[in-house]
Amino acid sequence: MRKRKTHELLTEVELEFMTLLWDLGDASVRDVLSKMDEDRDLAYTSAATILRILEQKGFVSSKKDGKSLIYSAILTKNEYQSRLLKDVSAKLFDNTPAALVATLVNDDHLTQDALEELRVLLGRKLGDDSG
Amino acid sequence: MRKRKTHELLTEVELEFMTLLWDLGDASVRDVLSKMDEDRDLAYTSAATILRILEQKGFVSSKKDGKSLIYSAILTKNEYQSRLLKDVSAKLFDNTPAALVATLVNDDHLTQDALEELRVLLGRKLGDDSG
DNA sequence: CGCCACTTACTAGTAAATTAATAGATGCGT
DNA sequence: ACGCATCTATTAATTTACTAGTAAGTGGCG
Repeated sequence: MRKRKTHELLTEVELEFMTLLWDLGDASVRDVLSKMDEDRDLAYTSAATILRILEQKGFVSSKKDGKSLIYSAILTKNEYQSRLLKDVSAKLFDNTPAALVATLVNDDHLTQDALEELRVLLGRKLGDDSG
Repeated sequence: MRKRKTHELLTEVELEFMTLLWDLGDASVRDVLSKMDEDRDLAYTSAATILRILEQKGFVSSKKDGKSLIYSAILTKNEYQSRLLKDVSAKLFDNTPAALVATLVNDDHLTQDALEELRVLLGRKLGDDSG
């Protein structure tokens, strides 16, 4: 028996849709489809199904507007970013976020400017944090 | 038609096994099973299947030793950490790793000590990076 | 050599994810 | 009010992930 899925993380396609919703704010199925890349070519009913599933899982809510449903995200992008990083940190970095950042900065993914930006950010955090 | 999976990222169970392999170094099916939690209770043949799949996907290699196969990781933990962070950064942080770190430090997941540690890390990186 | 415990290879079954078709409901324009 | 375009809901098909059973192979030891 597989263990029951908890639906705390988004699947690939769910993330795709949430990203569009985060940008759009309130949006109908049609709105979301319109915002997709030309080459995505997803059937209307498929998009509708994904959004309904997102609602079942509690990630979005909907309200009726005329004939159609208007969806909006319940889970904010920032909440989900935190949630995912927490998961990544736990699964791959021994629950040590500092190790995660270390991997990032030791990779070539960060420009000099980005590093400076981070130092500023850290300085601010270390400065005003009273704890 | 779904787009073909590229197998660049590990699935849940694959990551579980790779984590054990990264710790163990070379290991047989039996070795990996032994290192699992008591309550995991996975059949021997299941473990063998997972390892064979990991080999098919190119994440590990194997060599015969007597009757059994000894597996070892081809993909290093650090390589995979980088790969995953790159993916997360692309999918959720607009390819801006600094934004990722910002989310991390603005969360309450980091202790004061961890923040200090990061500052040191950044300082070193900003200091000795000749580029 | 021959047994046999153990190993790998193959097959299969269940669940979740993704996509879309079909069917049923409904609002808007005339 | 009626028709029809459009929407939602249900169902289904396909793929991947995960788990494990069965079968077939092999090495070591008496």
